[in-house]
Amino acid sequence: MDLYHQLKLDLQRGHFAPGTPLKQAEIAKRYGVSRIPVRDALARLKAEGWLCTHGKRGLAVPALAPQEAEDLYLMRMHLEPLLLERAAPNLNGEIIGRARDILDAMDKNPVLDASALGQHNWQFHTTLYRAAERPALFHTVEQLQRQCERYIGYQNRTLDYQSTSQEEHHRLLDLLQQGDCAPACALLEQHIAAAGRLLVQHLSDRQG
Amino acid sequence: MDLYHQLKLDLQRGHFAPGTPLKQAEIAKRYGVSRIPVRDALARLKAEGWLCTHGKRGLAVPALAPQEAEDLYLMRMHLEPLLLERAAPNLNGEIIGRARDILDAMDKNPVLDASALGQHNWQFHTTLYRAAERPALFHTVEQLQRQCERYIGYQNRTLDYQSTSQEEHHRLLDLLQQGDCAPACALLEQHIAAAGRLLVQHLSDRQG
DNA sequence: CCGGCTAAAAATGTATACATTTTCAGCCAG
DNA sequence: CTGGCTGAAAATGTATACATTTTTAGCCGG
Repeated sequence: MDLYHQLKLDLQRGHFAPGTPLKQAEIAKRYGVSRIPVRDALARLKAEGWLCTHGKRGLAVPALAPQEAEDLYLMRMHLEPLLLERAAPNLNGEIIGRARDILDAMDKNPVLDASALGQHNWQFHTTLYRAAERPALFHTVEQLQRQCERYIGYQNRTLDYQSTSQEEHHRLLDLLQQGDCAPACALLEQHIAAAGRLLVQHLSDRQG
Repeated sequence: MDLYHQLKLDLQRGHFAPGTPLKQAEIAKRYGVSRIPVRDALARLKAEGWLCTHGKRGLAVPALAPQEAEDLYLMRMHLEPLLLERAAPNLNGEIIGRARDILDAMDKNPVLDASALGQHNWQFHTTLYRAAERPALFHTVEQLQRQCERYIGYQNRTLDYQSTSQEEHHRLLDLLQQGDCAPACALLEQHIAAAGRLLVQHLSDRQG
């Protein structure tokens, strides 16, 4: 695993205090590499929203802003249905099958940790989205998801939300299999909206 | 002006043939710097869609894909009204005034080249959007705009479209000044849709 | 005691040098 | 002649060394 992923993991775990500037030399020493790869990794993480420039004081971890999470989900809510709408005509049995396999894996493994669950969840969505063959749309949506990861973090979603979410996944797949594109897109929009509401609520609870 | 901007200019002007891999050493020599800043600039340009990885053959200029432009405008069409909707309540006289100044500058200088016109145009929009104080939304919208720049390039928009566009800008500002948020957002959506249609048509004409 | 200036220290940006990976021309076996 | 191997060449990744910028601690004048 390369430096970028290691740093991202440490950021997810809150290893760096928000607001305090990150020093290249310090990180380089900690991971036993020179500053060049550190610069590369930091630049990428900045582009993905994990870091921000604090004036000219270098890069720092931005504090969690519930409103940012709200906006990220707002955007996903509007964009992902567009992607699904374009994917729907291309969804053949094989793709639907792969998506269903992912759902089954989630259903059957009750002990998946939050991180693995999140990965599977996103893989389910991308399996469908990829079929749209719309690189630009896909890329933007993926980037929004990456930014959301910062907020999802390692928090444990409530179990009952997880089961609600899974139900929606299955319903979505059923609708798509039947070719009911519009209802599927509407469901997806609600699905994302619900996830966003829950996340923002969690964040507010934790902060308030 | 730093390397990033120089490279972007050269990319806009089609200085590098699409598909052929860009070599760090070559660029470094051409601009008289070492490879390190070249790497930084290339990484950033890649993140913004100006370059893409061609397998393991390094970075290359992606060919223009009219569908990508279509998708970019589709997304902007859905996102920018959200931003304007949130900006509307915060639009005071000063901001409206600044926006109107930009429009006036565009109206009064008939000899602005396409590049300057595009810059002013975008500045007008961001003047309004910034008032929303929604960094995440703003950032994504800005990024989409940056990706669009690749397609707008240096093409001369027809003069009659330019005047139509300006009319819409003025109408938009009037609506906002009167506090008619919803009609303003609807107009913005149409404004972007029209720009997108025209651009895609131009691209198709050039290619077909 | 406070605010601004100065110089040292620290951090980042850049160049050069080296290591590793990838590409490709040329050759050999089939 | 074709297809795959091999080694040289080239390109990228990384480390070290140097340059430039930024920060900050300390001092001086008010």
